[in-house]
Amino acid sequence: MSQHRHPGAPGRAGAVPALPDLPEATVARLPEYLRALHNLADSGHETVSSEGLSAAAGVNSAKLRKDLSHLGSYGTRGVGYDVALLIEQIEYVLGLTQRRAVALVGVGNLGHALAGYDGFASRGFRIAALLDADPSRVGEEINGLVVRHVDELPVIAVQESIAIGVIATPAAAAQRVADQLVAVGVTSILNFAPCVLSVPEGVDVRKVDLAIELQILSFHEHRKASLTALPGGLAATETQEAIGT
Amino acid sequence: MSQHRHPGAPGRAGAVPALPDLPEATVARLPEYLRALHNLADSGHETVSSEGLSAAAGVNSAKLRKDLSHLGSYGTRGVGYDVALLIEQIEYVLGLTQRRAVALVGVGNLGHALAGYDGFASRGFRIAALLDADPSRVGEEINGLVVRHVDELPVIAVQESIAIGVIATPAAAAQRVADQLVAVGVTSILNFAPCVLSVPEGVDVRKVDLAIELQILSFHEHRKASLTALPGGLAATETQEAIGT
DNA sequence: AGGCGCTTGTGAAGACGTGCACAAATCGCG
DNA sequence: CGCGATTTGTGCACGTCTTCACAAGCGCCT
Repeated sequence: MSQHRHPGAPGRAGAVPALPDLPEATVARLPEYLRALHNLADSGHETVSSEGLSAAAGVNSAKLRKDLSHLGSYGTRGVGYDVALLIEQIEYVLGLTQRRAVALVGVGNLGHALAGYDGFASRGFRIAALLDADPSRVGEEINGLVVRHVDELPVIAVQESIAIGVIATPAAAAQRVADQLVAVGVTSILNFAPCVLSVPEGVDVRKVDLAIELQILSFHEHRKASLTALPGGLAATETQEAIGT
Repeated sequence: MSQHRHPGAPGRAGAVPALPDLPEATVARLPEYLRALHNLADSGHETVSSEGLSAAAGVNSAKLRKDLSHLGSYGTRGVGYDVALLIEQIEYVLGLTQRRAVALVGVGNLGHALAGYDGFASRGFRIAALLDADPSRVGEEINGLVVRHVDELPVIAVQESIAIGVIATPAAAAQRVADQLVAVGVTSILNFAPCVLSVPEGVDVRKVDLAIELQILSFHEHRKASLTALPGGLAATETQEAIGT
């Protein structure tokens, strides 16, 4: 149970495993499977069926099986999936076997919360630097880390080998920060600022906008309200259920 | 410019407008268009072409036109879209003409940040209640609101006519809170807890998991690294660019 | 009034994602 | 050893989303 040598490329020994290029939708679900698997492992399960795991992850079981099949079929027919092995596989594919260093830029309202969020550490990430452009915030200590000025980024990026940047600044500052991150070699950015970032090819940007999620919910509220208010309509018939990410 | 009577259903006067049921993907993009439009309005633009707006929103222009066409074509050929009119239309469709009351449950690390996030108010939402199950947190004042105990939810929900619930509790408490929200009639939930919520039909749940976003980025980092390390490979060819939500 | 350039709205085709339904494979038991 | 119960992995069909390409429409200029 401890000697797995990171499979993935059964053919070439020693060489780079050459990750299968998974469908984007599958990649987006893998972390959810991983979380569910950790829960199962903690409660003592050694194996789990696609039915069981899909329920824990909130998806269709056929979808789960297809997703897992993309990364190479580590299940046993008639039995299910080995929880520990599957965890290892998914963590490998997601690149979580190495603990990645994250730089968090913008220590305002949201930045504070992110800096203190323990979900990052527990999923294999290490907040290696807190940065801000505001001199009055530099020096503050949050969760054992001291806030440094964003202009120190070039030095810090090398020292800590920053792989991922998180932008939690106001929208007006976000593009400048993104440019600075790109300049020091960061190729993955998680953007919480409500704006579109322009980055060179090869840099991945993911955006999280809290207000957008609410607006989407608002639409469905509005729609549900207009349906139930319909005079001759079958009020409260089947509306949508849970929505995917 | 002030007398628009909320179109949407040209046929029936007075009746409920009967929202066109937009594709989910379109709904998810409307808030982004709306943000870009507000920016344009603030900088004095009266009209905007699909090309210009799509650039500001970070999408393909054809996609933008198709999205907008779904809600009824408010553009003028040869000219573009009237910014003010389009804002009004999108806000109507998203149900933002009424300021919706939001209850935020869980005033921990993340909850604090959400309570102070001004992006909610500026997009038409009002945080009407802060709730927590921990008695030691009850009574604390955050941003002008006093934290109350989650058991007061039934009363507060009626008083404030809560439409949307935001869960920012630990995973272990999330399902219980969701049940409580559903019990008082909330039909839209935004869940920040890393777990799957089970809700009755007709209740919409959207999930935001900060760690999942990082894991997706990690996958692409891993993939990019394995590509550039390939010996005979065309290193650093076209990788993906920005990724949609 | 007429023509020209610009922009929207949309048909059609292709890419992508989903879910059913079933064959293949494995285990346990008699 | 064979059989049945169980569960994976996947071919196929369907629906959704994206993108191209272009006709239809609009305003401006002469």
